[in-house]
Amino acid sequence: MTHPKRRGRRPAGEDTKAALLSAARAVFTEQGFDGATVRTIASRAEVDPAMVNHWFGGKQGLFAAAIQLPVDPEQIRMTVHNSPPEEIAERVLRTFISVWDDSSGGGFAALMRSAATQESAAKLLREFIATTFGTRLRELGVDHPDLRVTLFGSQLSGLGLVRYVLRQEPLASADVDTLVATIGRTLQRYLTGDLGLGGE
Amino acid sequence: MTHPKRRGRRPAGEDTKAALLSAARAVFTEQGFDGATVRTIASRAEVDPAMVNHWFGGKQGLFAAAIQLPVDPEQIRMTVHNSPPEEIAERVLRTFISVWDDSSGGGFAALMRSAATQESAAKLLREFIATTFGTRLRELGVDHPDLRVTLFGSQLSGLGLVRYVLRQEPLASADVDTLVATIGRTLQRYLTGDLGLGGE
DNA sequence: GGATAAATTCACTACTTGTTGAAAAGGAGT
DNA sequence: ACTCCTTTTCAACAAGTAGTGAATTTATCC
Repeated sequence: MTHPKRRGRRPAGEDTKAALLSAARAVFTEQGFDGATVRTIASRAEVDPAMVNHWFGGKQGLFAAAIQLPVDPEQIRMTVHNSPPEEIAERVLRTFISVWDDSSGGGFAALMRSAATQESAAKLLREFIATTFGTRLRELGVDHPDLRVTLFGSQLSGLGLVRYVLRQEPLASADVDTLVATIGRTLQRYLTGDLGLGGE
Repeated sequence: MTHPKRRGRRPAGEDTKAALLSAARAVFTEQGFDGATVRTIASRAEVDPAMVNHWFGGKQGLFAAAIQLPVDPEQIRMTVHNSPPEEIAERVLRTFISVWDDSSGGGFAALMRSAATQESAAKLLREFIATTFGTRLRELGVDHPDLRVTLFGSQLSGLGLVRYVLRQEPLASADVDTLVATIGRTLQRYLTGDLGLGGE
C-alpha cells in the first residue's frame, strides 16, 4: 500500500456524478442548504470534495442539480385554467400528491427546509401560486379571491408538511382517494364554496 | 479622537443585555439557530460579540433566553379535554391564534425554522398533539381518530406556516373571526364531522 | 503504442464561525 | 482620593467552511 487513495482516472462505471447527486439529495433533505456541507456530501458519496466543484461548479450548482423540481409549472397552470371550477381542487391535489410521492428523495422536505433559509424559492413559489390561482378565481367571480388562495395554500402546504416533512402517520401513508375525500373537499370549499363569512 | 471605540464600563442606562435579547429574537426568527451568527446579532444590537458570552455564556444560552415559548401545554390539554365536542376546534384555534399573534417576535416562525433543523422540538410537539387530541377523540368514539388528528394538524400547521412564516396576505392579517369561520369549520369537520370516506 | 484528454487526489488559500483572555475604562463604595 | 469590581473592547485562536490549481493516474482515440 503505497498510496492512501489511488489517484487519477477511475475505471469506468463508478459514476461519481450520480453518487454525488444521490448523496446531495439525502443530505440537503436532512440538513437544508446551509446545514449541509460539501465535505459531508462528498464523504457520504465516498468521493473527494473537490469533485463537487469539478462536476457542478460549486455547492450552489450541486444544490440546483439535486433539487430540480419534478414540477412543470406550465402544466399546473393549464390544469387550473382548463378545469371546470368544481374540479380544480381535486385535480390539483392529485397532481400535487403524485408529483411529490414519486419524488423519491423527499423533494418536498428539501424544498421546505431550504425555503426557510433561502427565501428566494419560497418567494417564487408564492407568486406562482398567487397569480395562477388568483387570476382563475377572479375570472370565476367568486368573493374574496385573495383570501381563498391563501386558505388553499395553507391547507396544501400543511399537507406537505405533515406528509413529507414530519411523515406523521396515518396521513403520511394515506392513499390518494382518502386524501381527496378529506382534504380535497376542504380545498374545494376554499376555492369556490361558502366561506361562512357573514357579509354578502 | 484617541480610540476608535470607548472602552470600559458604559454610563448606566444602556442595557446591553436587553439589546442583545431583542436583537437575538429578531435574528433567530429570521434566520433560525444555525443561520444566525453571534456577530450578526451583536452588530444589530450595536454591541461587541464577546458580550454574548459574558451575559449568556454563549450562543446556545442566548437562544434559550430569547426563545421562551409563550405556550402552556397544560392549558391546551385542559381546553381539549373540557370542551364540548363541537366546540373543540374553535376554542383551540382561538387559543392558537391569540398565543402566536401576541408573541411579538414571530415565535412560531422561529419554532418552525429551528424545528426543521433541530428535530427534537418537532418530535415533542408532534407527540403532544397526537396524545392530547388522540385520547379525546377516542373518548368521543369517532371513526379514524388518528387520521383525524393528522388532518387537524396539517391544517393548523399550514395556517401557522402561511400566517407567521410566509406572512402571506390577506391571511397574515385576517382577524380571528374570519379565521374561525373559514378554517375553524375545516378543523371541526376533521375532528368530529363527516370525513367523506365511503366505509361506515 | 503513443499522444491526448478526462478524472481524481491533495495541498493550499481565504474566509467565517464561536469562543477566550487580557487589557482598558469608568462607575461605586468607602 | 483611592481601591474594587463590573462592563466593555480588542486581538487572537482553533475549528470548520467553500473553493482553486497543480500533480497524478488512467481511459480513450488515432
